[in-house]
Amino acid sequence: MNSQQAVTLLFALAQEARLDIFRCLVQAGPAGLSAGVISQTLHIPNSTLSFHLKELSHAGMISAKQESRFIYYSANYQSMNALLTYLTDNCCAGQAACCPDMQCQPTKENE
Amino acid sequence: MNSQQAVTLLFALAQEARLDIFRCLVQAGPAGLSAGVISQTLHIPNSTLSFHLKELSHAGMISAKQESRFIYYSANYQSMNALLTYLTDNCCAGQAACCPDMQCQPTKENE
DNA sequence: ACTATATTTCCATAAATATGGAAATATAGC
DNA sequence: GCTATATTTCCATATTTATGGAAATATAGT
Repeated sequence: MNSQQAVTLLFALAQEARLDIFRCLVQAGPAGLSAGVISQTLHIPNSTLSFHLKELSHAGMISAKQESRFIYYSANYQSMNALLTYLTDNCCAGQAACCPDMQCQPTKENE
Repeated sequence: MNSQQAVTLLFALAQEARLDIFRCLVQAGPAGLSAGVISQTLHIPNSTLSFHLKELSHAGMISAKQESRFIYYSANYQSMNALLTYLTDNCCAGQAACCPDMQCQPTKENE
């Protein structure tokens, strides 16, 4: 994970519709949701939704899985964790005192 | 912290120059850096830097403190932690199993 | 092949962001 | 007040991003 990759992920989430979509998928769990369901849930027109899904997908924040006529989108937890790890790793230049309110302790390596 | 606030913070970081600036400040610590030093370090013209500093500042990711002729900018760790907390709080809808690689355990409330 | 449904692409347009030189505005020392 | 330095604002321009209707494409059941 470098600065550019982080920007890509941050940018993907830095838009109301996309953050809503992503959180929707996060809550839906690994099974994901079809584009149609997302469209109905968030009241986003198909073309607009498709645009944002592509953005999220291209950034690697979500994954798509075709199943019959439906395409199920699901959150890419790994990317999210990598982003958190990246931001956290560089937090306070390693001085824990700067981050009194949060202690992130990865249980596994996630490079 | 709501969706809009999160978008504001994410957007502030979702730009190469701004992410670089922010990380620069994070590593510099609470004392911060003057605009001139940042400009020289990252090779960003004054006007461009000023634009990005304003963006970061307006979003609440950094703080400014005038000291004689210099203005020292420093990272706002609280905002960063709040953002991480927000993203983490809603991760996997509370099911830890979705986030095997990261366990964020805030030691204090940070609402 | 035909039909129905799901999703994406096309396209034009609108809106927001980014850039950096030049001028303006602080601030402080003399 | 003058000068030097630090930083910001102004401004025009370039670039990117967002929007959604209509048409195109894909998939599956009959």
